[in-house]
Amino acid sequence: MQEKFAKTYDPKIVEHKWYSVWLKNNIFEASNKTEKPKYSILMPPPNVTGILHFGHILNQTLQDLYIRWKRMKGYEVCWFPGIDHAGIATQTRVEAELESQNITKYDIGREKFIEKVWEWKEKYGGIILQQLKKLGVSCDWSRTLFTMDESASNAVREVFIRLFDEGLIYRGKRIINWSPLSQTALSDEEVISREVKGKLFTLRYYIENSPDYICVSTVRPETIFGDVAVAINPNDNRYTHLLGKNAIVPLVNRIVPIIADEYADPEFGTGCVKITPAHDPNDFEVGLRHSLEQVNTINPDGILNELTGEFNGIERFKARKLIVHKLEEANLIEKVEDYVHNVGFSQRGGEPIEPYLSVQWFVKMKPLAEYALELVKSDRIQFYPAHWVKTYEHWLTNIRDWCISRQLWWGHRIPVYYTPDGRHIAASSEEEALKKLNIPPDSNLEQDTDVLDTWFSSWLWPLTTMKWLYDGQSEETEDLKKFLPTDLLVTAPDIIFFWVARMIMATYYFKKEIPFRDVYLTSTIRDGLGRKLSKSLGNSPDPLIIIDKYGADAVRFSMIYLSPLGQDIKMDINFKTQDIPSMEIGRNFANKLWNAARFLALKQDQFNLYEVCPANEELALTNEQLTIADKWIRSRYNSVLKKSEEALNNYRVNEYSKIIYDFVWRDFCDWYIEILKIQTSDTNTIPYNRSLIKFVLNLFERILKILHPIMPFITEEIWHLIWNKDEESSLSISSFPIFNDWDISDDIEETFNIIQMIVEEIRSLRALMNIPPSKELKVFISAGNEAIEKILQNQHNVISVMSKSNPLVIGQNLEKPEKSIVSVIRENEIAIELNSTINIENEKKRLKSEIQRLEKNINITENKLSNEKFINNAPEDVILYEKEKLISMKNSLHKIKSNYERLN
RNA sequence: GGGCGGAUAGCUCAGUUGGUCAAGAGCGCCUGCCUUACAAGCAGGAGGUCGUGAGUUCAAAUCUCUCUCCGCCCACCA
Repeated sequence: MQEKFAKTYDPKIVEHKWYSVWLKNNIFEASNKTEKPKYSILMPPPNVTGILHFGHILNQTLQDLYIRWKRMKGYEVCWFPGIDHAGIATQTRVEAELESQNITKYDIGREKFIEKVWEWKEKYGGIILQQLKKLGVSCDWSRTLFTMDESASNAVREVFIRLFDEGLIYRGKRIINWSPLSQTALSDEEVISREVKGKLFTLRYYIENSPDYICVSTVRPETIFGDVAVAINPNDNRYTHLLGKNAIVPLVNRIVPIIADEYADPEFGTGCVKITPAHDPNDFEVGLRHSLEQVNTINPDGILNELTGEFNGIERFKARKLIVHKLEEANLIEKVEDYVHNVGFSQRGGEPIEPYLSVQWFVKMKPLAEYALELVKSDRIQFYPAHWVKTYEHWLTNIRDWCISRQLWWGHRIPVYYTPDGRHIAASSEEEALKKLNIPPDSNLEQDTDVLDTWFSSWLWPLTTMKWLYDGQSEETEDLKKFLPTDLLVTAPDIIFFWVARMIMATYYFKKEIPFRDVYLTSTIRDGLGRKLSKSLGNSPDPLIIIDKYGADAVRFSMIYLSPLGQDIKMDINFKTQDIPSMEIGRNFANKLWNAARFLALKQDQFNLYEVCPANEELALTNEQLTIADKWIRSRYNSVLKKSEEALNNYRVNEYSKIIYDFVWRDFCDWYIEILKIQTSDTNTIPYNRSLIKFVLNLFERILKILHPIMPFITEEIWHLIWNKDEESSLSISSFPIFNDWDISDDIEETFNIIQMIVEEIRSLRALMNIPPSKELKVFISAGNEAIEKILQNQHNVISVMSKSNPLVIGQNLEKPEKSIVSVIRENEIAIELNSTINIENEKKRLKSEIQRLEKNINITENKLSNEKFINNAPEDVILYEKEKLISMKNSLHKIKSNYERLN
């Protein structure tokens, strides 16, 4: 035994060993052919550029917890893993690598560049999936999908074509969010707005042929070169006389009309607003209403163009300063105020977005949003926690069209072909395009150069993982039939819009099916100061180091233990040492479990039960042979099992971990194992002892099973060590225990509680009197009634050993020794004989406070019970409980009082 | 401007439909222990007017409203 069970659990070797064994035995692979009911989860595909961070740890552990639990419950379980090609992130990465060799992507051209990206992907991409294995995730690796795989690409292309043909995808010239850094369009969701302290400049626009001027406010004076009008509100009497006249744009000296438009708010600023259709979404709308020219004065890289005269070639923010200076010189600035306003930033590049006028592809969202809204409102898809539904609804009811084209090279190329005469069509290939357009096969077509937004492949994830349209046409696959809809999606709330909502749309639109039933929105993990973990802040510990230090089981357990549904997690992290104290919860617990196993293995050796104890053997003892302690632990075990499954069913994972943690540590280890030592120490009852150990081993195996989904490695290791299992067997594919309701007994638990309270009281009194723990004491327990007396007698040995009471006298109305201290627990009187003299005053004080406590509570309870309304309204069991409590408290009070009087 | 979440022991937080909650855990702190698995442990202990004010109820940490303070999300006012 000794060599098998080290004194301290060391996870490193164990975890590595078991993961390879599991892989070797293919226990994670799912079949779409079985009759078994299925349980499926789609892994949110991490970016191909990604490395493991703590968000993944929580997210993946949650999924694995459910996957393993359901697998043990007999479902055909399939967890679909994959990786996302992550357009911008990956392209940026590879560009940077080329740049270090002084090569730009233009030097090598599109085709060659894409080759380079694939090379990079093969070499460095998807590291994260390897890292995930350290956590023990049990996904079906044979089904791993990369969003750029051929099967997925075929589906993406086909979806584009269908939506195009149905008019849900269109091309349009619009103001979109432009990232000057990545030089591509972005969707609204990829822009985060932040408050920025800036300046509000009020500029003078002179009226043509007049010495008068009007004042116009702007935060972006560098855009004046694109001004094509000045707008006033049609009802603003201050300015209506100017309608029909022209204004002169400062510096440019362009003559522009003064127009009337509701957009100008008389309450804001001067009431006059400059109109720059090419550089502001609102102005763009105004421009359309008034048929104004769109003058683009900024290049895609954020540098001012030739239309800005002397500022040509200057970067936008630098130009702003210079232009302000110039305006000042020309005395064209009325005033400058400090101004706080919102600016959009690129989610990925971090630089301020430029509203940019360009031709892009869009998806019409309204028709799709209607389904998506209804499916969640009607509870066909449920969110946990439910409050996210509001956020979801708000987004969908105010949805705008989705800009899906990206001016990148890495991604799914837009399957649209253009004829020289300006027509275009969506098709899966050039040949098909020619056919569709019905033009001669030798015509020259050009494919659109843009690629699709990464999320345009992600929103098909529920379908592409199951190989829908893998060849561009197959609507049905075995996986789709078996595993769609999936049962659970675990993801971070910040991608509800990006991903969750869109998957619901696509899956329902193309398959008339929901992608998943339940959506679990994970907690955000923060550092000790409440900041989000992020690379740039440097407050993100490396999960692999943490796993190495504490063990995967420990990290899994701790994370689950710390994550209440819908609440953020604050983790104290020591960045110097990479210590996370809260991980000790799991590590210590694993060690506790290990040592309990170690002890049981010892007993197994002692009674030579190693070979003769098949784990599944039925209960080894009859009901009559079981002591109250045995029945108590059995009752506790069953109610713990019942409660933990209830918790899991309601996605209260922290509750599940807490329930079982308390049970294993407090009930099983602190009490039951200690009692077991006592019960099996009698060498005259070997056969009974053997049976009892069998009983406990049987119970322990079930405990391991309940813990397996959250701590797969250590439970597997212990299970194999104790029962000498061969490598092909695994807890992962054993059956999850089923609770026995009839073994749950409140009566037994309450009665056993009294024994616990008595033991604790004796220990407490001992400490109070400064009696060394090693010293045995003479103790008298006068039971409150015959039934209790019988049980206490029965547990005489247990009480005696656990409280170091020897001799221990149990009876009713026992004579108390002259020198003793007394306490009453639920009508049971405990008297400890002392050799030394007793400090009478201290004793009186102690008893007095107990008397006062009881009197106060008796008073409260009496008031309650004499309240007619309480008697009439409260449920019967509550009343009964109060009545019994009152009697018990009164009896206890009586006894304490008489002891108090004895001291006088 | 709209929406959402939070405020419970020194710290981090549990507390399900109001009544077995006369409020719990872990860490930290104090006292004592290497008790035939575990010092990553064992036993005992100190520590809380459950953010404020009101209301509903026989009964409120739990439900309603007010206020205060934190955090997040959404929104085109130059």
